[in-house]
Amino acid sequence: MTISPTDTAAELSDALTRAMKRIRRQTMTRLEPYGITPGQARALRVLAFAPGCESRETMRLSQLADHLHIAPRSATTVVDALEEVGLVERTPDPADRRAVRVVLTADGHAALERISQVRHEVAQEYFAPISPGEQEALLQALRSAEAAYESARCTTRGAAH
Amino acid sequence: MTISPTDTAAELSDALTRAMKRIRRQTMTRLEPYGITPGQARALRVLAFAPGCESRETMRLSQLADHLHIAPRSATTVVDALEEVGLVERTPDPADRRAVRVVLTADGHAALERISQVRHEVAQEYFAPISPGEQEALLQALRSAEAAYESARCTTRGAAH
DNA sequence: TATTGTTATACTCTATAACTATA
DNA sequence: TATAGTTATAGAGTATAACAATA
Repeated sequence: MTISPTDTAAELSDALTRAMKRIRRQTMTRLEPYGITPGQARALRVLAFAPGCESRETMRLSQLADHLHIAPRSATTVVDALEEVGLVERTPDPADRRAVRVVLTADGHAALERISQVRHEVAQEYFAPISPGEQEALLQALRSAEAAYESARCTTRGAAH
Repeated sequence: MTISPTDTAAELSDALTRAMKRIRRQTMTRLEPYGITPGQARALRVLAFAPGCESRETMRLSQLADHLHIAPRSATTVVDALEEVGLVERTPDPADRRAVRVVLTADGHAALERISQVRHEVAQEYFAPISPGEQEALLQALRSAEAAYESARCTTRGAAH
């Protein structure tokens, strides 16, 4: 399944892809009993923990879309689903009557608890064969690649994520 | 965006996810001019390089589905698309008249060349900030996690990937 | 009766474009 | 005129169920 046995970088992206898929699938399976999809989980986490957000646990729909790297229209769909099961609420923005603020409900908080536990469990299990020191090193390495990618993206003005 | 600043494993899966998405998106963008989607690229690569395949570059549709971890019905869709642009062909299986063998065409080979080049380029660029030694270490670590996951999956007989 | 691949259908996640109501 | 979010619509990529031909 690999083109050249000596192409470490390409193999690395393969390995990354497989790891991600397996972790995602495990997470999905364990979140299913709670009726939470991975996309919804991501949105809840963004809502709770996104940086540079003045008021905690509330955010404009457009900001949510930005943080999730999806189109505003797609954010509408995500918020619709979350609102339907009562994990978030849409409230009017006092400062701008066109805008919608998305707010985490009490149920949303409870869901977030379960999500973070499942995330922790799955990751812990998957990366158990890697020593904590190695895990740290891995994380640092990925972050340096990320940082380089992001700065390149800013200078190039390429809009892709 | 992270629940606890000390949860290295969970942060690792986040970092992995972001890296994967960016690499996938870059690959998609660069493959687009050739009219090849990531899913098609994956299928072509499986067809060419899947292990334990007696005859090279040909495989049953059901085997392809297995290797891609998708349902047989979904493999039909993928093969339809590839056949439409002439990258693979459906041929009857001499041993079983119900079965269909999927064969790589000359154009399929050419596409594979471009795919491997793009994959190499994108991975090379993304992981450039990580030293070759670190890249090797990363790969080894991910492989050990993978191996553990796979052996656990076999003993548990859980069918998820 | 069991298996291979297909037809029919549907769901999730994403997108663009046009529209409404504000600004 | 520009912006925030929605309605309408579409396209990947995946799934299940029922069916045809063959084993």
